[in-house]
Amino acid sequence: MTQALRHDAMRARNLGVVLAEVRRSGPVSRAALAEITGLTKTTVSKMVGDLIAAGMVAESGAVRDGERGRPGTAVALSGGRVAALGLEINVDYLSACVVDLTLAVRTRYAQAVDNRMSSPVETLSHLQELAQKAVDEAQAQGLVIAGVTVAVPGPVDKGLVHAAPNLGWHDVRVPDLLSLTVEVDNEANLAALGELWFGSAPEDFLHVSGEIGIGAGLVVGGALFRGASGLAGELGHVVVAPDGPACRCGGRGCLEQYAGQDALLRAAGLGGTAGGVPELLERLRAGERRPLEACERAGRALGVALTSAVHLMDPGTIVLGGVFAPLFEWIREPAHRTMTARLSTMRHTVPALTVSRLGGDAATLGAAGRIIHRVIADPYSWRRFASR
Amino acid sequence: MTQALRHDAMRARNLGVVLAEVRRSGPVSRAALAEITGLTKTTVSKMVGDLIAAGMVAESGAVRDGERGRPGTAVALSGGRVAALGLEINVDYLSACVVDLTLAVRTRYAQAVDNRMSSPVETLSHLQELAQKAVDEAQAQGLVIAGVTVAVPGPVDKGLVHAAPNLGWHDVRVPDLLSLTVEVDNEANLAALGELWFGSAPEDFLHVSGEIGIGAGLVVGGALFRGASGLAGELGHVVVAPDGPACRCGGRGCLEQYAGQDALLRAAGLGGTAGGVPELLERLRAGERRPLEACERAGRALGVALTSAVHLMDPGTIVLGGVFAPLFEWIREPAHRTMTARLSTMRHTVPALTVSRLGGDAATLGAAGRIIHRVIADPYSWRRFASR
DNA sequence: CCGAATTAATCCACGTTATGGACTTAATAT
DNA sequence: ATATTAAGTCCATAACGTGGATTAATTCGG
Repeated sequence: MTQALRHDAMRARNLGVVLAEVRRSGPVSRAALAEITGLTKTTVSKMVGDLIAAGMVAESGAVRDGERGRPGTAVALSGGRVAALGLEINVDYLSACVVDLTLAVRTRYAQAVDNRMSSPVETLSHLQELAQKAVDEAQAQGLVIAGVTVAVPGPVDKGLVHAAPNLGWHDVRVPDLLSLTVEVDNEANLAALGELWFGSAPEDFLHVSGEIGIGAGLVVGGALFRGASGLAGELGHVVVAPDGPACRCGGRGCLEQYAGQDALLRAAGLGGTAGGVPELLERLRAGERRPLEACERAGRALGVALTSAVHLMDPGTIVLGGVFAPLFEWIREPAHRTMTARLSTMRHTVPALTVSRLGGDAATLGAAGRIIHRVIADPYSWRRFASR
Repeated sequence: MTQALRHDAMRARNLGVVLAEVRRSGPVSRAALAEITGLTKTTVSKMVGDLIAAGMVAESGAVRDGERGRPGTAVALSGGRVAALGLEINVDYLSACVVDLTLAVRTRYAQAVDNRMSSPVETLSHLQELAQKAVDEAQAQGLVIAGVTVAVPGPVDKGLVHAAPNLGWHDVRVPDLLSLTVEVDNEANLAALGELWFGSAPEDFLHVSGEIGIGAGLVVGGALFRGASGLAGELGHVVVAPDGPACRCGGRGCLEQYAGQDALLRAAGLGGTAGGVPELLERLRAGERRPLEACERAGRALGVALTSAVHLMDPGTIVLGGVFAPLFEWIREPAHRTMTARLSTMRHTVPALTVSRLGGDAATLGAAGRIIHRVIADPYSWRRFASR
């Protein structure tokens, strides 16, 4: 149900509108903010005052535009006070990063650990250490952490990780095992948001994160689409061929069986070897036939699955991340060719296929960015905002 | 950008919250409304007064609950004043219906016309006549039409129908050809909304409308998902078999080639005949082998496409409408079997497959319902609201 | 049958918030 | 120097919701 609004909610929302506009328009004068938001100069002035007191924005010198009339004093986001901590648990690494209000990365730690070998308790105690180091460093920089999000590779429902098959987790309550107040979300979702806020993605796109499994996060109008129960985006199990090879999901011919990391390495003749993706890349650069054919085949399958995804979800753009990022050069063409052949009659424009610039950091950044974006949209949500 | 809120917007929103709650909770006392919405009794009383003056709600006698204390006077939606007109253009018929604020259908006209034979101008002039009859009748009942929506079988962008292949339309500006202020939307989208408001569908579902083509509308949290450019839901062209029969969309093995009306009739051995779906039904009831096999095959293909849809969009339930409604008995089992086999390992629950109760009326009802729902959510949006 | 208790609805003084015009300040143009 | 222009602040006002007091209409208990 839509909530009733009282005066305080109106104020909170307008404050968020002003802060969001400060972020969007870089250094701006109060007068310009009033013009853009439709609020009066008086209101904007009061709000900017509060935001300065809260350390969220700062005056950044005069706007000398050469026009006549009194020059405005520009205000801009201040990264000096408010920050957020993003954490990520993945199959073979843990990472943490602190991001300030301007989305600048202040601290970043990553640690390679094989988390399949250890229990959730052990893994989370490792993560706790990493988080503590990051928090200490942030505090040394004078930052206050407004919130913490943990990214995990599997579907999440209110902090409960029901099953993360690649980690071997079942029914793990992440917040209960950390001595920090954290929120938990799915890695693929957060990677999509990371791409939105830190990458070069537009307002509408589908972010495909190819790892062992293949997940996808759809962003429409700057908001993540989660589906009815938060399980949307399982691109890896979209049907490519109904009678194809059996998949661990119980189906047949899922995309994962053609373009998942394991299937790809096997098709390239690197199934048993330990070289993994780096070796595959070497052999592709060397022009070996089998790896090239494997990528061609994976690209075509990806194109088929993406065709279905485009028909159903209509994303504006498609961003390939995870292992598809280094393989982009070899996968793009067959995938795009397949999509064009199947989509161009029905649509003016076939969604562009681009590559993520963020690589493996996307989810960690998205985890921290989520907190920052909430604080910007609703500054009062940060409990340490100036007592009123 | 999120809009700044002024006092009038706060009032508009709260008024909508109250009106929506009146709708949701049937006859309620003002005191109960205050409790539910979180607003004070004072505020609610003033708003209910305004809504009564506008003819949107009416007192419906005392609430005699047997408890002690003064009994409340219940208020409920009043269908006597505000209404909306829904229009639909389809391949072989036109229809119009007037729906009042309580979502009761006041007037309904349908006319069988083969619109493939006539130009957009002719078709729309027919529609205009039908609409006029409906408006006249509504006015005779004392109703005021708050808005009009036209449903068309094809993607729509701000009133412009770029291409409706089944009608033979290209770049038709529907509002320019009618002497009414109308909004235009896609038939599959409106059918999904019709199912939401007039059918028995829950808050989250995917509505599949099988006609010549196969469209789908996804509703999540009571809101329609449209994708980046409003083209989401093209279930008919989801890939079922990458090397299957060629489709008019340029692809191969699209769902439409297995479960579209034409493909289905052809597979049942009724390709050239004029009997259509009614004859197919007869033969199915008679237990003829070829039609039964055709449905089995179509159901399996539908199951494959829906599997992809569930993985990507995660709908809570799936509602089959259009020609799939009469065929439900024969299609449900193979479709459900296919989905269960492919989905049950990954999810606790496989979305239920249900049938629409609305049949062909869904889009017309959705078109009218859209206006009503907007008026309820924001009563001021109806320009004839009591001048303040 | 009557007063006490209880709940509904309204009334009124007040607090919060945004508004809009007047005022002050700081620059450019003449 | 003086006029003009625009930024930012000040102040009285209007819109709206709040919360306590008041009035109204019941049931309960004796």
